[in-house]
Amino acid sequence: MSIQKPKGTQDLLPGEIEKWQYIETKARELCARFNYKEIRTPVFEHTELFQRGVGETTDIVEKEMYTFLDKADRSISLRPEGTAGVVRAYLENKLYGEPDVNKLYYIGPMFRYEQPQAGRYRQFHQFGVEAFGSQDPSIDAEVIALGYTFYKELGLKEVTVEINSVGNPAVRAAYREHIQRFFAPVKDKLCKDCQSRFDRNPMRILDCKIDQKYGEGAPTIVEHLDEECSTHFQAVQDYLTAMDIPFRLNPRLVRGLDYYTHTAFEYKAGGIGAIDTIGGGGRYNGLVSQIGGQDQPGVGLGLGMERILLVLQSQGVDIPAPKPLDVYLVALGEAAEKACVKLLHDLRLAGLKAEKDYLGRKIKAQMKSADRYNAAYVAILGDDELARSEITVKAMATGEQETVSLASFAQTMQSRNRHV
RNA sequence: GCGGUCGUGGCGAAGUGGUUAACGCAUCGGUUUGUGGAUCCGACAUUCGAGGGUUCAAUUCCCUUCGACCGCCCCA
Repeated sequence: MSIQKPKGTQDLLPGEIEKWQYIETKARELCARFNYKEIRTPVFEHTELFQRGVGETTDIVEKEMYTFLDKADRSISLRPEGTAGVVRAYLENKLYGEPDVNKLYYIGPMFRYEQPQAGRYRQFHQFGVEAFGSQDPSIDAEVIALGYTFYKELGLKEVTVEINSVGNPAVRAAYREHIQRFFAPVKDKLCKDCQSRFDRNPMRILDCKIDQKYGEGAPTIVEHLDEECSTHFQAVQDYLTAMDIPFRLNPRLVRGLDYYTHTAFEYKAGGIGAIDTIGGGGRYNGLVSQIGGQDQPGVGLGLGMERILLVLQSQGVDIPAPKPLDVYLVALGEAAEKACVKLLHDLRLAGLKAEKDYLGRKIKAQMKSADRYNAAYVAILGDDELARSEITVKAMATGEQETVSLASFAQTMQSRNRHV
């Protein structure tokens, strides 16, 4: 094998792709009920969009982006997440001019240059939603509820929702100082990453697994929320409680993207090796203006499709199997083979899932093939039948056979399969 | 970016410095001139991820490289 797929990418083959289609269909149905509309944006954007949208100090922008120059020397990046592009499209197409809150969803591939491991790929897929134009905490709660409902309806067990408030810019600036004051005495003992986080993004020290011991007793941001922030946060919790969405407060929850304000949340589940986060999101009131538009509040989430599949598999959740064949046509001899082309087409026009042999194989091999396809019926056409303008129909489950006239073949098969 | 394990036919998997690379599953053909899911018989890797080196000889030893899996950082 000379050419292989790029590292960290996957070919989704028949047998596996049905699961994807099932999940995607579920997502679309769910969004329809919650009244979110689909948006499709480019998989690549100007690099600057992500620098401004996702944040210069994030790992994503610092080291995980697929960035290249195009033929006109423009810096282009494959999208590492979904929100920035949707915000850009929202602004560029002036969707803020619409009278109602804009509720959008997307499903598609994202790209990050990382070392692959269980549940992590360089090309992966997210289902995400974004709601623009309202500060109301009921939308934060709705978005959290949407994700939770999605997991539940797919059959995931034991999904944990963790939420936190990361405040507004003023609160964060003040909190940042508290954190730095707290960690200053032990700064030299922190790990290398955290020492650089100390200046750039000290909140994330709390999230560090290595330095947990130094983080004990650290001030939490929740303690430092102002009136507006804590009212909002409390309202989100009240709404979740009212909707019976179980959640856990996690004061250390800090998302990897810089744009969040107020609500931040993650969904967690076991079964993917060392990784437990299967989705996350939050509110981003400053993001839209940061990307260059008029200020509009927003809230959204992103769920990892691969991770859903992995958790479903580890929890042994069944995904409905695709429909088997209705009819397999067996042809014996040249004349019959030719006649079968038309018969097969008629079956398909009649709405049936039908197949035949294309390899000129013997009857036994054709029967085996029909069995592999799990066909409900096999229709056998040989010289005898052809001469009489008839065809032999065999029900595979019972082995019973009957003779049907060619003229009414498609119709008969249609009614047979309707009764199954 | 760093660390660990690994890379043999469509799939799973044994193997050894040396004239023919086990076995199982799947597939194809036959046993049954026109009938599947059973049995039995037969066929199926000039080749052991790729490139280079050591050697009389390498799939087996060494180096490089690519990839997979797992972990760290971080996330979906």
